[in-house]
Amino acid sequence: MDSRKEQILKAIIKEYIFGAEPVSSKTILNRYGLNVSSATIRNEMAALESLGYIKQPHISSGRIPASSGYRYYVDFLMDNDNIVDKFNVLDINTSNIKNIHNYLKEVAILLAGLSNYTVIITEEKKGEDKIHHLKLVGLLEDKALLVLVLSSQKVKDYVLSFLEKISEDELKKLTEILNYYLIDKNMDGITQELKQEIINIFPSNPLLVEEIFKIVLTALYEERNVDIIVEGLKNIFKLPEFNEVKKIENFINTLEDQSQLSKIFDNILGQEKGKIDIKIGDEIGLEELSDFSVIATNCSFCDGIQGKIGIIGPTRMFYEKNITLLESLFKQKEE
Amino acid sequence: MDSRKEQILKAIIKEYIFGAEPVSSKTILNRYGLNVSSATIRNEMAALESLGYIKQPHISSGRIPASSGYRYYVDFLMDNDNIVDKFNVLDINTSNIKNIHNYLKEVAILLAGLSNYTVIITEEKKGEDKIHHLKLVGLLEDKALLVLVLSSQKVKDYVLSFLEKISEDELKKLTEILNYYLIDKNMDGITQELKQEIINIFPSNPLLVEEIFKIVLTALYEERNVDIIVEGLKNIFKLPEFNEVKKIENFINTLEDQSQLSKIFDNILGQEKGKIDIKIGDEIGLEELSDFSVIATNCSFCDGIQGKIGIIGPTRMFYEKNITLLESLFKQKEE
DNA sequence: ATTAGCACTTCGCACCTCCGAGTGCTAATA
DNA sequence: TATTAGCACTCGGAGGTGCGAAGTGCTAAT
Repeated sequence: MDSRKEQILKAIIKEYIFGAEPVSSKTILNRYGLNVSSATIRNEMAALESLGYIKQPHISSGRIPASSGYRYYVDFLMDNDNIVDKFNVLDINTSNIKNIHNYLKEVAILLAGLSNYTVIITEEKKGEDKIHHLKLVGLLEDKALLVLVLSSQKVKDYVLSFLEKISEDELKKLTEILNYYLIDKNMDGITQELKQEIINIFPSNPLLVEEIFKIVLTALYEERNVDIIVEGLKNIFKLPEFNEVKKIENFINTLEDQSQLSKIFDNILGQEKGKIDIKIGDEIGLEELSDFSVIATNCSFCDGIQGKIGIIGPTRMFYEKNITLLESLFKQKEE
Repeated sequence: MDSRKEQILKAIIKEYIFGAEPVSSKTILNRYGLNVSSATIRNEMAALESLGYIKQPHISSGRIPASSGYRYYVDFLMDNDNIVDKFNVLDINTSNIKNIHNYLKEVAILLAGLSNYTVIITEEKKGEDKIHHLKLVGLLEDKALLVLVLSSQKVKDYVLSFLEKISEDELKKLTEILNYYLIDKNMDGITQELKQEIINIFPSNPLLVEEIFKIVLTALYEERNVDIIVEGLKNIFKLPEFNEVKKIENFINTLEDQSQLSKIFDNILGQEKGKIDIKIGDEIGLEELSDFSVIATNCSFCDGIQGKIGIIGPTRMFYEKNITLLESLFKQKEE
């Protein structure tokens, strides 16, 4: 990727984000001052296509960005221009705020209005559940069952697969270690430090410990008292590329399905607050949302209520603007 | 409306509810055993059209029901067949019920699934606001200002118009009476009986008292802590007549606008619980929803939480089934 | 390495035609 | 007088055609 290719890729993405139409070599020539001819740009575009960054909807049409093109853009090319009007918590309509739920709804409505995309906020009241105890049971030589008993008497089990074989003895030892450290821990207690400590004590299979921690965290997470707020569904109708009922249906279906929705936030589960996560297209992990991108972050509200805020828009979303939006929201909350 | 016209109207509505396509004279002839020819049916259809019960999308097409046709059907022709699987509260997925809000969400999801339409539930926590005092101020000879001060220090004012003139003295007298009876009353205190009592004491203008009561009730109502749950948006995509993005957009836009939504329940505000209200097309009072009907009822949940449940579907909705659905929900709640 | 020029491809719009479905009307019938 | 058979008429929608605009890839020249 020489500088000229990057310039052209950036031009294509900016144009496409703005106009939602395939970008031609001529457009780039006219609007971006590269001192080369359209034929040269075409050659570079062919190169960018074979690199996988852009694609053609059909032969003899202009180019549109591919997912990896957006990823390259977000990682390397994006300007951090702060043109965006700073998000202002004061703009919230305070007249119907009577509790945290109402407040979050107003935040969602405001963010949806500012971003022009759809906003998802999860409201998570601290779950009371803790690990009561857990057990690892060997199944086959490369599989084991993780049985998890929670304080609420719920029992959950998960099948673990190992890359390498593990002996019964080792499983027993790991069970003991895990119980020693995890019993009576709630979600807040399952920290990265704790994980590291256990890996130090049980160094023979760090990947397995990683996996178990992820499962335990998810299990406790599921027992939290979660409400999901979705606002700005209507904004999808402003996007010219979603001009077919089928596409809208797909979007609404997915956003009405709570179990699917929470997957959007998989990446940031347990991550530090204020860190912005960007998932592009397939990175979301939901086939139905492969035309969308998500910008999300963890957030803590008052009274021990935590949550996640996500902005979901088309892959050709205004990344800079919406990252800035979420960042400035976070900064104001911290103050 | 002789019996044969009613039979034909009923046939047209049943067919259209089922198939969403204009109904022809031949269809009626084939599927409903009227011992007349299609020509006769056509004559009757022309008559029904001039009565306003049905209409033609275009000349030389079959007939579709008009709003007043549905109204006639609901009022006079509908079979109260209880084919519907009885609504069963036990079908609710209890695993994520941790509070009343979650419970209502599950009820909404279940109802949306059973009805195949969109379900709206309002969750109204008792507002603490009471009438602090009120005042009537004469403006012009047929207008006055009603100033309402609530315990929360909120001040609201409304312009009243009278059919007949009212003197300053009478306004003063009414203000005194209203203050005597309404001060320190919360929403529950504003009863029909109280209204009747005041009308008895101040018999010169019952309509005015009615209007003031409505305003007072609405004012306190607005101060309640309301949350609105909407589930089953996706069901709109199952309706063949909503096959255009514009129509879907219109629907979603309206249902995402909380201030519009509450109008759906205007009719049943303060009505007895369990009574089913049916609004067809324009009767909803929202231009955007003129292609929809609403079946709604008041409901009380636990802990003094009240609410309203509404099923919103196309005007060609399965009225019988959904009325039964709501009724059986109510019966089970009462038990 | 770059570029001018050109042949080629595809999309999408506008237009046309044709067929099926359904009506309203007229004249005949019970 | 109420009903009906028959027929001309209308409309929507599916399917086919033609054409221009937009844009590319390739070749040959610089």
